[in-house]
Amino acid sequence: MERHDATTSPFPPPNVNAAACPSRHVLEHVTSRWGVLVLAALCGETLRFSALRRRIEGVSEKMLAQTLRALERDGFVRRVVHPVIPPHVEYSLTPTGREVAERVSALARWVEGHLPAVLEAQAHYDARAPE
Amino acid sequence: MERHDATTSPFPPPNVNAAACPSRHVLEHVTSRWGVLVLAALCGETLRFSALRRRIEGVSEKMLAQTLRALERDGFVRRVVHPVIPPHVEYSLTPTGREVAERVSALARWVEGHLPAVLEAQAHYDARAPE
DNA sequence: TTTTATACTTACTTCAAAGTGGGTACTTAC
DNA sequence: GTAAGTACCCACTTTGAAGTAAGTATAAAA
Repeated sequence: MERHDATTSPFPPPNVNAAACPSRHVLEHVTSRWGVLVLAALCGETLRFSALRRRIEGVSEKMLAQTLRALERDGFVRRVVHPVIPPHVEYSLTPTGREVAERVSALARWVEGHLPAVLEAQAHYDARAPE
Repeated sequence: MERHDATTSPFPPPNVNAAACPSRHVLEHVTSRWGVLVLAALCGETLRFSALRRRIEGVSEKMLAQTLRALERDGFVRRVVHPVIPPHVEYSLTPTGREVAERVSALARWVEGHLPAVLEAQAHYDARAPE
């Protein structure tokens, strides 16, 4: 009745609070500066590289490519290349990717929806703790 | 019947895809390397500074203090100082903080729970795209 | 014919995030 | 009397994340 059977799994259960646990790295990919925005953008929509670039204001080509590669490696993003000229590459979410993306974009939408309250809290904090 | 009334609100609605939108910064606090772990740790539990430090393996005192200050400023974390010696400071979530933290820790738990699948995807990716 | 668009990669640079080590002020335990 | 725990702050250094600019090959549009 163990929650984690040491006979079948000799490793400790994944724990993001453990510095060496690979789950922490995966979480970092997902919550990275551009990773969050890429996942949220692909949530429910297939997009091409340049469409993603236009949608996410401020990403450089380098960072977008790098972010997409990490998410593809983690199995969250599917990359489909149409061998035509000019190049045509489509990015979409895998089933697991959709699960993460839904949570990530729920977070993003929550933040957008509650911005006024946060801004007010910031102003209040700054008012009583100057400089 | 506008979704966003230009008469009463002269500003565009918050959008994390806009580089200059403050919501992007707030999202970055929340999804920052240590911000995620602090919010997840405080989800459902009040903790002291040093308890947090012990729980989140690898945080330096500097980064923990800095992360907590940012989250407090955003109105997500409540800081209660008991003026005794040695110092006793408790950190907990505000009502809004709890809402964010629930989403953040849901994400963290999802990643922990699906680590094996991600690791497998990584191995598969690395196998067909060497070096 | 020059420009634009596509989807990148590579090399180089910059800058902010993060780590390191010190100090503080006081108390309790050893 | 020495060490450890508490909750930090400050200055300095390091590292890695990110920005910049260029190159690639091709075709269609202007």
